[in-house]
Amino acid sequence: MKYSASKENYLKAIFHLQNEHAIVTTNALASVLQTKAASVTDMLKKLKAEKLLLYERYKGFKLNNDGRKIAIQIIRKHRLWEYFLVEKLEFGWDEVHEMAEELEHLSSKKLIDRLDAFLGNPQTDPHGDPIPDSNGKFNYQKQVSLSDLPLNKVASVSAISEQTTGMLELLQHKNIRIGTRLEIKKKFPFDNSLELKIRNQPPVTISEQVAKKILVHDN
Amino acid sequence: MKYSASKENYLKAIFHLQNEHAIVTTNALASVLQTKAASVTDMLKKLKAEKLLLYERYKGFKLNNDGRKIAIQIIRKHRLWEYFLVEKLEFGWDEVHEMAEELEHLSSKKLIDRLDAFLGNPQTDPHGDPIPDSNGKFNYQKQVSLSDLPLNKVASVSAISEQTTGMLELLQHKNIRIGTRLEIKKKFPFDNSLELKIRNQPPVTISEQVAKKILVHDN
DNA sequence: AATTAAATTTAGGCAAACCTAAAAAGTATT
DNA sequence: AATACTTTTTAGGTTTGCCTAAATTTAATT
Repeated sequence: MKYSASKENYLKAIFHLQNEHAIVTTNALASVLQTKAASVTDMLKKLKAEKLLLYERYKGFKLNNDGRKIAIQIIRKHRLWEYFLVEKLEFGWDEVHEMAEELEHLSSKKLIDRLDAFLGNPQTDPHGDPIPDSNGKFNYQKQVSLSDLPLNKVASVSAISEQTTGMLELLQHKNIRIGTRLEIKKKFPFDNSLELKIRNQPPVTISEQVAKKILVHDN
Repeated sequence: MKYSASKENYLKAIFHLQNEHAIVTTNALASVLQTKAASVTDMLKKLKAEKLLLYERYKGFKLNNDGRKIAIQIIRKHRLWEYFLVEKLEFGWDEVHEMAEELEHLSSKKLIDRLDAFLGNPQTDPHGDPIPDSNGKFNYQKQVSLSDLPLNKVASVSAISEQTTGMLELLQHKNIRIGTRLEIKKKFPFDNSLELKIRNQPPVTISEQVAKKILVHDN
């Protein structure tokens, strides 16, 4: 029940690719893992032998149930540690990824469950991505772009889909972050800019470009 | 400046052995690392090549300054993570070692310094062992066995040198743990048992065997 | 001092995870 | 359908860290 960091990285990468593209190719996987196609083929054979994925040479591959389960646990670890780094150790959300890449390979399940409890069972990581629970269930709340939110409907910021420094700076200045509850008070059709109301704060205006990159969910 | 987990384990093990025994042997090292003497010889050559220790075949070996520095940083990480696991995640001090063995190999220095601050710069880990600071300085308080403490002198428990389940249970029952302030009220020469006074508690008696395993320091 | 015993090192191998270069299979193009 | 191009796989190597078995060096004993 213990896999090498390398295998875990393969499983995680395949999982993510599968969820974004219908077909996952050897080259695509090599590219995200910063390795060579030949190395990927090697590993695919090993993962197949360990019954973590379905694979036929030249015909593609995909995770089976066991592989998916493991991938999800790694993602859980990654996101919980990111949350810890940001909320407890006061790192910026843009500097935690690398550290979480190491932390996600720690083997103790008990440790991660205790960490989860210590953090208060957070639902999303600092980037707004959902954190699966101990059983691997994602608590998906469907996200809408802020630019599609109806007028006067309260919603919470759940993710920022473009995480550049410029975007971050802008949001910080306007006091918008993951979890911020807000509602749209006015839409200006001229440039599609929005006037927002955030609790206990004066109204702020944001441009269409920014609104499109902010994802929100009900409640 | 980045070493494999395996190399780090060698450095750490050599460091500990050096501090306890004047000479460190290949076999002793193999034994604590649960590996074979031949493997140790292999690694000694590599560590010598990387200028982390002095080594001449058949003539013994010891860490040089660079090797010692790295070993101390690993020990720092190990002990800070142990502290975190016990104080924040509420593990027992007897169950954290294995987890800390993994955590100590995380590479980010910034992470460990932030953790240190988050924990309030603790001076000792849950077993009472000193935690070196960011520069590798140990804040040693000289320890004395409780059996050597003079009568009526207040001291704090700083470490337990034998951490068996039986010992733990006994100490827990008598309300003695790391940090407990106590003084010896009476020594019985017949069996060298001691009567202790702990603040706000009725006196307790402990045997010579137990007293020898409890280390204390001034203040 | 010679022999025996113990500790250490060398020699030769193995598995994991990577690599390059070449071959094979699949896909496109004319 | 034949040729060309792209993708994937195989073949054969490398490094790290481990192993066993045999050789060498040092230490102990007679």
